[in-house]
Amino acid sequence: MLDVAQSAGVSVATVSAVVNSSAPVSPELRSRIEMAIEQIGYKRNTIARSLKIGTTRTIGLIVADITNPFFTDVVSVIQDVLHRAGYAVMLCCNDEDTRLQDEQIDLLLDRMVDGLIIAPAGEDAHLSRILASTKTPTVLIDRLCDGVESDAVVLDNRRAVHDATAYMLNLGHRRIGYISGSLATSTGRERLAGYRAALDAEAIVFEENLVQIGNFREKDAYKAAMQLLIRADRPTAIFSANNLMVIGVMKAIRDIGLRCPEEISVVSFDDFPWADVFQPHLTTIAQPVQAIGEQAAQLLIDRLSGKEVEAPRRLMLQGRLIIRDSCRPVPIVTTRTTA
Amino acid sequence: MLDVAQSAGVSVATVSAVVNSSAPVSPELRSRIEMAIEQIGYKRNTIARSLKIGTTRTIGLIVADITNPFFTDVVSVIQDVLHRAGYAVMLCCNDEDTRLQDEQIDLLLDRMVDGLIIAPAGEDAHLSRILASTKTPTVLIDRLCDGVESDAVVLDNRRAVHDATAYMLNLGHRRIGYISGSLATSTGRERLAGYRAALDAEAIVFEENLVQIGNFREKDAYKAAMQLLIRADRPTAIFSANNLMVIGVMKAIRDIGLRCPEEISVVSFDDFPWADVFQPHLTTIAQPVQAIGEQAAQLLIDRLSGKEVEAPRRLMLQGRLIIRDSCRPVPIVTTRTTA
DNA sequence: CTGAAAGCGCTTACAG
DNA sequence: CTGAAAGCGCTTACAG
Repeated sequence: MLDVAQSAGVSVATVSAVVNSSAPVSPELRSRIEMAIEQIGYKRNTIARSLKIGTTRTIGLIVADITNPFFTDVVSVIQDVLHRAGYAVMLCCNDEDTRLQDEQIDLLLDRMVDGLIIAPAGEDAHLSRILASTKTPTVLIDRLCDGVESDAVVLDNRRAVHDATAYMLNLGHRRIGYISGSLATSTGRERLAGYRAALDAEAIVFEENLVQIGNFREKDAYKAAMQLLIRADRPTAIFSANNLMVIGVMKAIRDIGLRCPEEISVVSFDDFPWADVFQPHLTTIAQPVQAIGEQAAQLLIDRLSGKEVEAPRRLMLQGRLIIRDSCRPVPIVTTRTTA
Repeated sequence: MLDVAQSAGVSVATVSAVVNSSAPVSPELRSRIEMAIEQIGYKRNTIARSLKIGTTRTIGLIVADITNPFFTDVVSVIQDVLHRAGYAVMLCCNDEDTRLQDEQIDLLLDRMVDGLIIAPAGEDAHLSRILASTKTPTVLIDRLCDGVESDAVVLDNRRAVHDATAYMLNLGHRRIGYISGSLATSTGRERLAGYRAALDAEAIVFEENLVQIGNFREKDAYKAAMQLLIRADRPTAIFSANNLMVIGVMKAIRDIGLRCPEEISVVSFDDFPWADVFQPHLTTIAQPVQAIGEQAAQLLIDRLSGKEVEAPRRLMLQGRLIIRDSCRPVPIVTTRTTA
């Protein structure tokens, strides 16, 4: 900038004024400066600017697993609306590792991001501590976190799974295996609660050993599903609490030599773009990814633009059961409730 | 930092020395300072530091489409090794929009990233101009770009598609539809070249109207596949030049009412994690995503650590044909070459 | 081993 | 409308 100023024979203050259109500058000076900028190839140093004005127009985005299509879609939307609003985004993923996650938050805060959007990896004492000790606006997505009092947009997980389970029960399934995500996450707990509630509503006793805890990842889910499938009294249907795990479930079904949906039914949380093109066409609970991303970004933008928002705002969106072909009525109906 | 210095009764220079372990400090002062830091909750301002030392330890990563599982996997690996090396990464995606891409490069350069990793969206005059005018180390992944002289790691696309096409020919297919990616990308051109070369090798005449240009996206691929399928002399097999497009292809096949692989065969570029769990099990060309990500990151780290690397380095990795079940011998063999 | 001081590149009152 | 000057929070020779 100094170079530009000297080359144009003005002060840096004036150059700054034209670069930022922050003060009126006479046309002749302006054009002289613009030429100098052009000729020198000057680019404003955003770092210096940030130091001075105390804002970076950058926001940090942390998701547990960028390999998960659900997160990917949400990230894509968030990045899009934030970019449109003039923010850059720094993305971090941590493979559900809470220690890594803490590091990433530190790193982002160090770099003075203006705001944070986090899909937290598991329950973490640190998380709430770190977040409590910063005044950087934060919005949580997908999962809530005990002790973290911030804006958030999440799904009504309990209701969504309740509906899906009710649908399965309605097809005559009584023994429904449940592959759960980590119970250290709010989504893990809420989804399981939805399953139990649906069972309760039909007065079906909850069998502890029909639920297996996975970790939202394919591999654990494979093992978990195997546990269910090798039993003599195996379930007639399996519910998978997310999209990655259902892959493991399907692999287990294949390896056991069962056919889906003829011999065993499957329903999964999270929709895939290709769910209705390969066989079996998966019956899933679709999340409104577009809305989740947009609203999370908007919540943050509101905070940053200094709108008067005091209390943390919690947005809860509804999932949608998409019925396709992977869940069929039980082959032989043995009992039938009055419902 | 000033606060800490005052609280500990020392100068900021000394505080800086202990924070960075950049100079010897007497034990007593050190501990006094550390206590002050702890008590005040001081965090070093990385922005100010960057301004002074001229490096941000942040690298910019730009990919055309973060919704594409291939890019996602690569991004995940890159982020991982870069993080381990002490770098943060700023991720941008642009939906194959070259104008947006230019903006993103500017934005990243403005923020003084130390390096750039780019999977370029299409051929772009700007790109080479921008990249030529900066001395920020850059490595290209997946796609090359005319006029851009930088490190790069790409796949041997021509060979990979050649092999896959040869495999199809070997099963008796003579009319192989080809759904191409944009020919404005090196991957689009190279993959098509592989197809033609394989045809040539078997002395099969190349039929212009068997290749339809998609845009690496599902939607265009659907239409493109439809063009092929509604014809009286439709191909017995279709090759899709990437993972997103094959979804469109499969949808078209489904909507036309054809069964794959019984009535029509399909082979696709890029493997899916779930390719062998749903039906039909897709025969694909798998890219070594892990290696691509690691090597791209390493190339950049080498540059940044000031190793003596002069000429741009080009790494070319090999794909691998994974034979599953979506491509079968042609039902009725009408002709047979001597090969 | 410790501190005073300059300077990284910008912005912003404040004079003129 | 324009410029001189202070200052954002740090680092780094340079004295002492």
